[in-house]
Amino acid sequence: MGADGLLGAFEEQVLLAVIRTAGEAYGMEVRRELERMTGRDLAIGAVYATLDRLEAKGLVTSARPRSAPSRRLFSIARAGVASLSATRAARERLWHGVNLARLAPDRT
Amino acid sequence: MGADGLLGAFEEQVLLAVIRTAGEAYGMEVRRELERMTGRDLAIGAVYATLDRLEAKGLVTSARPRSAPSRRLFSIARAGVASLSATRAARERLWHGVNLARLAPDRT
DNA sequence: GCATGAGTTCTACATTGTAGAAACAAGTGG
DNA sequence: CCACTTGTTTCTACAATGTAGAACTCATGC
Repeated sequence: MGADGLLGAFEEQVLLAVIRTAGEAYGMEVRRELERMTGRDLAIGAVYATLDRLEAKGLVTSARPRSAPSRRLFSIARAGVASLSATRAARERLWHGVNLARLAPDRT
Repeated sequence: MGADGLLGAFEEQVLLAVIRTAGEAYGMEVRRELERMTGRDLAIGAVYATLDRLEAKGLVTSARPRSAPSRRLFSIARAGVASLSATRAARERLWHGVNLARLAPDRT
């Protein structure tokens, strides 16, 4: 997360995947969702590292269900929702008025 | 830029700022645009470092105008446009169906 | 009890993001 | 010509994020 409180690209993806899998958002499942949506396969370590960092910042929380104490179930925290929304807003400002189709790029 | 060819968060911002300032996109001006749009002040080194990395990957090009050979004018390359567009498309897939407003976040 | 599958933790490293100081160029008043 | 100022670029260093895969832990079925 930048000095400005906005999310990094992968952090944002992970957060969204946690939301999308709400209720069964444990590491492996988050990874599967990410792979489904992006079409690439990614190392499980990448997911957990990011999840841990997000938790350290208070953007997600994790708990071990009584029924399956060896698993860690993640859920989005208020701050996580706020952060996603700020990230999207900032980006929209930058994109506003940009039209890729109409662009005459350098011939390289 | 991730292993997948998508842009990092800051890379995307810089690329957009280059587009937005097309014609006078030298480092300082790109920084000013970024500061205008995001409201935070950022170190000039951050901008040049990123611009150099983008150039190394062929997403922008730079040239020194005859009239002002001490400046470096950046412009977006075809690959840069493609990369922006792929980045946006991937993100839209992840966001699709997510409604932050309707979200019942963890009470943390 | 041991193989298996699902999940998690750990370690290590590459790439990005951030910061500020140093160096350079051009113009300006003296 | 020189000191000075302003705008710009380059350099160096470091912190945070992104990436990878092996090791380990549990639960389950056999």
